[in-house]
Amino acid sequence: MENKQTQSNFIKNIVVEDLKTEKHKEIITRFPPEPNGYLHIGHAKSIVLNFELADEFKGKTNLRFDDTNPVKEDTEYVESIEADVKWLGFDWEGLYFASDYFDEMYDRAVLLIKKGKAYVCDLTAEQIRAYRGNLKEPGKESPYRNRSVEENHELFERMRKGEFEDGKKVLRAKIDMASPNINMRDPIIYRIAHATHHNTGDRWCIYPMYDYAHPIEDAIESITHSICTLEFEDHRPLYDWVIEECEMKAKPQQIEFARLNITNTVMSKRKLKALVDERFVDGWDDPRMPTIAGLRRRGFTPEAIRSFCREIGVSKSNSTVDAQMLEHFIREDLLMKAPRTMAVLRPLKVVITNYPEGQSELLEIENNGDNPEMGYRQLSFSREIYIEQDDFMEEPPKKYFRLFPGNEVRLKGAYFIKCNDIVKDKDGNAIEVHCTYDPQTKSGSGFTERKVKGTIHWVDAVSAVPAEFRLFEPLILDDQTEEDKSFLEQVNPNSLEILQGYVESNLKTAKPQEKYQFFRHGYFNVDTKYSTEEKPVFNRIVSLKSSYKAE
RNA sequence: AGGGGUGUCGCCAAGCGGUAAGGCACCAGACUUUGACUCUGGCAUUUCGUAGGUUCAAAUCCUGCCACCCCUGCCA
Repeated sequence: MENKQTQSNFIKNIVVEDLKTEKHKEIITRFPPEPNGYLHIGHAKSIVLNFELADEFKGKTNLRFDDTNPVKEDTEYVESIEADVKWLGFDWEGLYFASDYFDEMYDRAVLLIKKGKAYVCDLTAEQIRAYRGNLKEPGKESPYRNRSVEENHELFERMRKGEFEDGKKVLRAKIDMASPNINMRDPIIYRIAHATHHNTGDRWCIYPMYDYAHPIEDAIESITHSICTLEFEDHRPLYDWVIEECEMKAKPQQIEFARLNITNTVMSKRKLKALVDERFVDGWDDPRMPTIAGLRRRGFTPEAIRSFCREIGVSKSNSTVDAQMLEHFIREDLLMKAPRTMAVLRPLKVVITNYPEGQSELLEIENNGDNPEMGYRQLSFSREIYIEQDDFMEEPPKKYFRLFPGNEVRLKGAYFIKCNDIVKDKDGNAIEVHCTYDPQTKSGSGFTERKVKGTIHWVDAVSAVPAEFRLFEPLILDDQTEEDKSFLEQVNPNSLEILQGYVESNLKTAKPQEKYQFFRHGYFNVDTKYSTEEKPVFNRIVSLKSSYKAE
């Protein structure tokens, strides 16, 4: 069950206060991705935060594409982002593009020029960097800093008209080259880029920078609380400067929170791209990827992702959430929802020697023992079945409750069987186990004369459907201590294990994205990419917890 | 001449001067036709990075130190 309650956090406290003091009548938030890649679980944290915060206080949330840099962006990404946000279960109030506001941004830039708050600078990129100073020393003023309003206005207009090549001129805010905050040292607010924009085509050849564009976008949409990540804290004075100097009517407040980090995974777009490009994974939607598309293909549900995002909380401290937290929420969500069926991943044949040859019977078994509403299904049982290799040991350790010579176990939903004989190959490995069954122990018969310690799962050998199982381990072995360049060396070479086994005949028609619990194994999802009519492919979403310790 | 942040249980995280919530993980036991689930109990009381100070009372206020993160793109 999804718990929609969110705990207290500092942003919610701000909202509560702002509503109480009537600073705002209604709160409006936004989720503003740049359409230059796929969304991942870190974005989900932001999405859940923004949408649910507004929703809790009867406010609104916009989806806005922050598309101010045409060379990086593409409509392919706007489509996938829209789809992912919807899939996560959210409806936006308005769907906007930063590029919808290019005219107004241009006009506001002209206003800055007229106020003497912006100027056209001819310094090269290298010169600007040199003039900017560094962390310890103040910058130097550009020789172009004191051009007249008229000249600035004319040059900016000519920039817009396309009279200059990329990089020849920029528009800068005139603030303070000696500011201890480097973002305030006359930041560039417009650059020239003769590039085709996914939304505005070739209408513009100058594009606003994030620091200038974002506050204007927020103000135009009357965003009350503009939530972003920690690295923008230093930009807040500039954000406020733009709101003020551009004379925006609305005064949105920027609030920063910590990004999501998860153990044994990487979240940066650059690293995820490297995993795709270097073929460590089979695409952005590989089930091992932390992308929304990857999690979806793995079998995670929107409910589980939302619960996870709520439960990890929101704060300003850099933290790394244990991946087990995510696993917990998908187990919790699927517990009552997923039908519980049987699959044998590493088959070992069992012959029930006292069961008549050629005979078979149908057993009735519940689909989810904890959720009677899910009903029953028929399962065929016959003389030969497959069990898990792990469920048989010739010489078992202490406290091994499964099958071993002389021991009796229950076959889930069927009978007690007792191991009498082992057929081995020439290396001495068991390749077949011979058992006898006791007809009076049939499941549901009410038989109570003997108890058995273990119940194991199985599939009927004649009707079982061959299936492929894909088991995943974390993509990244250790959480990086060293910097970036060595991260590909930390990729887990064994993050994918492919097994060929069997599922019960009922799963012959399993459809992509259907989720099942395989008895005693875990939760699995039918893969959208590799499953075929003949052979289903199951991705293991997460294993079941286990308190069994060998030996 | 630097600036901006953060430090509360193994991992997240509440707490906003009145005497340390919750979740994950873990441990013990009960139950069990999943070694699952569920249930019960245990998991910060010389304790909130640290050293002082203020106060009847401090994780909360003040001061100093320490550690870690972010900032020198015509990216966002």
